[in-house]
Amino acid sequence: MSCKIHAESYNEIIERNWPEGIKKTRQRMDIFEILYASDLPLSAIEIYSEITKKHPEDMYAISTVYRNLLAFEKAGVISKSVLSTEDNAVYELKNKKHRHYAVCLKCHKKFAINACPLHVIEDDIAASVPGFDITGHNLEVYGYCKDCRDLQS
Amino acid sequence: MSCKIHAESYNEIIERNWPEGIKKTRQRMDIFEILYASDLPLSAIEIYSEITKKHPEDMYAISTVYRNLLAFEKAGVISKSVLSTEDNAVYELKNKKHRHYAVCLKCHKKFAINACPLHVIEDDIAASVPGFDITGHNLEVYGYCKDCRDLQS
DNA sequence: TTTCCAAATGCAAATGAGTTGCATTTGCAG
DNA sequence: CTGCAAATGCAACTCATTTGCATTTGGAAA
Repeated sequence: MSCKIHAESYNEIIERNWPEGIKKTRQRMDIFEILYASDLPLSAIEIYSEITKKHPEDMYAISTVYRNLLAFEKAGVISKSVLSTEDNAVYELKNKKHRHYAVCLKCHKKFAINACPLHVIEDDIAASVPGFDITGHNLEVYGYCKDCRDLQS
Repeated sequence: MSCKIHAESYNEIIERNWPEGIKKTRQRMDIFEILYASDLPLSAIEIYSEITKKHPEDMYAISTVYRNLLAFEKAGVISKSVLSTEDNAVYELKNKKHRHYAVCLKCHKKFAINACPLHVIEDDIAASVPGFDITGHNLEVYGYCKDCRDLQS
């Protein structure tokens, strides 16, 4: 019935990707699954509403989501970023391919882009900020997507 | 007494740089002056406390600062960005040289860097997000500055 | 200069993301 | 199976930012 290629369950995915030293709880596994399944970075509140949608019967606290996102971040498996078009932080698994996004100022849709300017940055920082140890970066490109641009007067 | 080169007053600076279509009020001129004089992007609250320090006798509302920062942003003369290490937005004049910063995750100090990866981004967006009209970008590099790195165990 | 009104301001209350203290529950090592 | 440190739910809190409304003010028009 089921295709073997897609037969890997969430349990198996979690088993193979779970970060060291993080206790497995139902809540954490749910957050991990949702981030794993998402193409785009999600906010704590988006994650929370996904969870409550999936498990309407169970109790969940939004504070648990925040605490666990912080725990995952400290464990080094997710990254947090804040877009200036939004008033909240978004999170994504580092495990997945590193991406940047172009954000539409009008409809706030995000479009993945392929370029990563890390090498440009690295060289310059080595020269202009001696001794700085780069651990990460965020890039946010903003403007107007095709649809919204066409709608403008 | 005063050196001619530095004799240009804030009034003259404002006169020459004031954005079109923005009514000149004491509050707006104060915000503009402070952003003009600052090397680093400032938060609304930093701007507010600068103003009240400069003019302890006058009344100011923090909401006015927010409203005017928004007005300047809409007028296209300032840019807003949010660093994921901070819980507030920061603002800077666009007029001044466009810069990016390396932010220390420990002491939160900002170091200006010279590189700007705009060309890398532009080419890629043209290819991967057809029709997207880029109007701006933010880049945030994070890690540990020399001092904080040396202090680590 | 004086008049006038839309726009700007001060203020106080509201909003909303994120945090925290505490009593209860639970993963998991022994 | 047991015990306890760690994780959770909950409710109250913090703090940046926004908003409604009455009052003030910049600057265009007279």
